Amino acid sequence: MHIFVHNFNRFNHSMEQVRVRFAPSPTGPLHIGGVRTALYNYLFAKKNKGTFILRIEDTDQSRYTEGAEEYIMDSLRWCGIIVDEGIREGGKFGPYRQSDKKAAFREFADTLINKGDAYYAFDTSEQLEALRRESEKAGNTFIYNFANRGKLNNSVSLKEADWKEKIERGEPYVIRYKMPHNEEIHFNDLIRGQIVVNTSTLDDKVLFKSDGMPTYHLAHIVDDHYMEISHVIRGEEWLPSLPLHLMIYRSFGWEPPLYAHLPLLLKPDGKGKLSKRDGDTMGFPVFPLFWPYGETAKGYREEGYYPDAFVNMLALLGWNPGTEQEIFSMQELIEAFSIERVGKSGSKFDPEKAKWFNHQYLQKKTNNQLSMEFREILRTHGKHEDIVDLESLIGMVKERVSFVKDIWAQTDFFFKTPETYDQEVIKKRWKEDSASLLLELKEELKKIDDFSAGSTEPVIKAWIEKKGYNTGAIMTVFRLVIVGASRGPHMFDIIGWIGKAETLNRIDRGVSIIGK
RNA sequence: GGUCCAUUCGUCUAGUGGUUAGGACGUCAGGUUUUCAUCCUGUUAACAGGGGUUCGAUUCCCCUAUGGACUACCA
Repeated sequence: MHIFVHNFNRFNHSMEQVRVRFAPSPTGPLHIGGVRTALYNYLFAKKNKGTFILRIEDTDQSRYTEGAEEYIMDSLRWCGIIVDEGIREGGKFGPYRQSDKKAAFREFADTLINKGDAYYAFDTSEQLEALRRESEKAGNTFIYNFANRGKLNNSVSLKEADWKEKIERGEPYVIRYKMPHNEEIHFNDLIRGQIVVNTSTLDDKVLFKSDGMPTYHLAHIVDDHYMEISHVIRGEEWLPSLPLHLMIYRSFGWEPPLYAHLPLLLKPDGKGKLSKRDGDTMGFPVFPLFWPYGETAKGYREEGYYPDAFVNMLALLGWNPGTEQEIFSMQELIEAFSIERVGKSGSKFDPEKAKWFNHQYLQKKTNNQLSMEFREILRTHGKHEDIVDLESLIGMVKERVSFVKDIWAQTDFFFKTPETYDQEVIKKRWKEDSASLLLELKEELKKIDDFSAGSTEPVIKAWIEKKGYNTGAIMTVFRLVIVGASRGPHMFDIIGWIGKAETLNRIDRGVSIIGK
């Protein structure tokens, strides 16, 4: 048996320029697992003063989705992940879209054939499908490799004249990698360490499809090599095919990059990896941005998440700095990031914690910033307020909310006189003398011209004390007629904001409706 | 079925051959707020199981279990 030890400690790698790529396939919106992969690549690149490349892997024409490329680029931009080389940015290693150089890939497939490391195969998908089913029925696993290739319809089993004639006739074929028999491949993953696989368990993967396009396995290797990628950081779903990739590198005689396979993001119910199909079924978005095509899906941006909060949350999902710091700016993430501190096991994520992150970031915004954002929401309710007024309002409720859109639910009563009054509160707190007390309070308020809290509060408190009234009894019913319920910020702040006329009006209205 | 990977509180995780196994989110309780929310304080809860190795294993090794990925002319 041959033992192939992939030389994973290339001496000069640390000296080389770090170049990493995020290479999604434009089959739809990018889900948060993909965003996280992009983020880790970006953090790793910037930490090492390297280059972050965006490459579009669109070798499957049947799954190509209009708008997906734009969506991917827009998502990264929203997240603050800056692409150094890519379709929009250009670069010396283009084209950055694989379909733009499909002819070139064919030459590499031919190179492998000429070396004897690949061969033509004429079996149809249907034939192979049938063979697989048959084997399964017999309790075996059908593998297209050394065990079977001699019996199948390909340039290994056929006479040269025969398979050449097939090709000349124009019979469709694929090009398969000729996986050797019984070799141990030793390789290293930056996150998982040493792994050993025997080539006999691997199959002769298709490298080049009958439609003239390479498969992922061929295309990404050629591109990674010519783009001088130093580190491949990708999802764990690729780990099983890494031995194949290393074998292809060996066949070409190229030095492979270093690999790090990231643990997967799991569905919150613990059943399988998160997928694009999970769109709206999880109770939280799985996409960064709204996806407007076909089956639409909501995004974190539209849900009101701040990109830096979203990125912070995602960064900590599967990686940690080893300290107790949890809030990181992008710059801090870059400085703190290291591949070694990426975890090994998949993680489900907690929507509650995501909300908490946004809460933290929202608290750091100024009242002015929040006012501008909230003003947009107010417009949808037909309200047009002055920014200055909104700033003081925001100041009252800011720390109660995690999202700007939640501010309305906290402040609706500032903008409209209550139409209903909480029955529970009436039952519990509305006493025989409540109406008369409120009317008395109204008379006291009438005397005050400056309605700011600093002005009204001491006067009213003094009045309550002088009269010997119960503060709680008065303030609760006062709140009831002003707010309509038992909630909200300080009463004196509220009436200061809505003003004297509205305050007096609400007392009258409340007393007349609740009665007695 | 086969191959590979993984397994610390409900969740994200720290950590070590000898620790009261730490933090965060959540939960619950108390305090503050005369309300609600926030906030503060406290509480809760974990090394999957079984064998080794060892004076001693959560930590190292093996097995089992469980979970996951892959097993397409998709990436």
